[in-house]
Amino acid sequence: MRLSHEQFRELAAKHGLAVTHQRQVVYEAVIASHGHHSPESIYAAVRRRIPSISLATVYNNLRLFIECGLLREVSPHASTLRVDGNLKPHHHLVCSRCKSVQDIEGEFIDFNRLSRQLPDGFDLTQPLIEVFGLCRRCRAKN
Amino acid sequence: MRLSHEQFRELAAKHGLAVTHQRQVVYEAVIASHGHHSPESIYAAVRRRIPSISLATVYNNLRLFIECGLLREVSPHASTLRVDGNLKPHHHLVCSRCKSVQDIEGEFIDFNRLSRQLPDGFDLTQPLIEVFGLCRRCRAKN
DNA sequence: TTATTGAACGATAATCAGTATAAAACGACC
DNA sequence: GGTCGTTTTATACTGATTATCGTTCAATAA
Repeated sequence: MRLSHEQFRELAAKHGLAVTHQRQVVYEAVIASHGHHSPESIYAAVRRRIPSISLATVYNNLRLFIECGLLREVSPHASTLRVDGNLKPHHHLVCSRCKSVQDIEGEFIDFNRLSRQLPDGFDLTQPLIEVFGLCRRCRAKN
Repeated sequence: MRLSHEQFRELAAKHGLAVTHQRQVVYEAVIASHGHHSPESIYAAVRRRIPSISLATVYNNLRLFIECGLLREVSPHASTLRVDGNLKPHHHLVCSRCKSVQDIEGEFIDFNRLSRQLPDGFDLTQPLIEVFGLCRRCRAKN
């Protein structure tokens, strides 16, 4: 883990984050194993190295890392369920920051190429694509 | 709302759902106005017609409708936050049912076409695409 | 039309993820 | 060593969703 150690120090410096032991261990826990981790699973991993760490610290630092761009949030999700009665084919444009959703139309997916990349057995019969970015309002907030 | 009235009876029959007054009103509330609705906002709308309805009934029926395919869930989201330490450009393949996430590579997006459809000011500098479908395991479960 | 029965509803308690708060610990700087 | 701002910790709290359970209703058959 020497690599991520150094890597984290650099990233932290770049973003003006203090380098604390907890922060470093949380970061390393996330990138040590590839995949998509929940706060609970990260907490479990970090506790093997810092048994006294608090779950709140894990949450605090994950949020911080996401804000700084050290980590990405998978499927940025609003705090509440959203349903859509529009069953016609369409896609969504989601703001990663404020989680607002707009409909978007158009044929911008190359399904031939996509299906070549699909793992065996994945079923795309009613494809729904969500494209994440920053909406105008959040972009203006810098 | 006569149209959605009949439409709902048909859909319900097709999916073996009992037609209750509550169910009908919840369904109509969702499709009456386009957009992406939260359970709370649907609850508020439905209460104007059935003041005694329970929030649990709204939740129950929304879940039922999503399972039957009468409605779509926007950004199908795991119940918990997921973070990703992989900052290299890649996209995600998400199972709408079990919410599992796999990485997927490849140039299957036509960014020229996509950007023509983008509303003014939407910022796509680090585009992340999520493609929803059914993973093999969930598909096998029928 | 009525009787029966399993499904749906309503009220509310429980759960679970995530956040807020405040006190204690840390660490950089003087 | 003392001071001050930041971070961590413990824990209380919030808000969304689900579970429970007694009551009511819709579908079906007589």
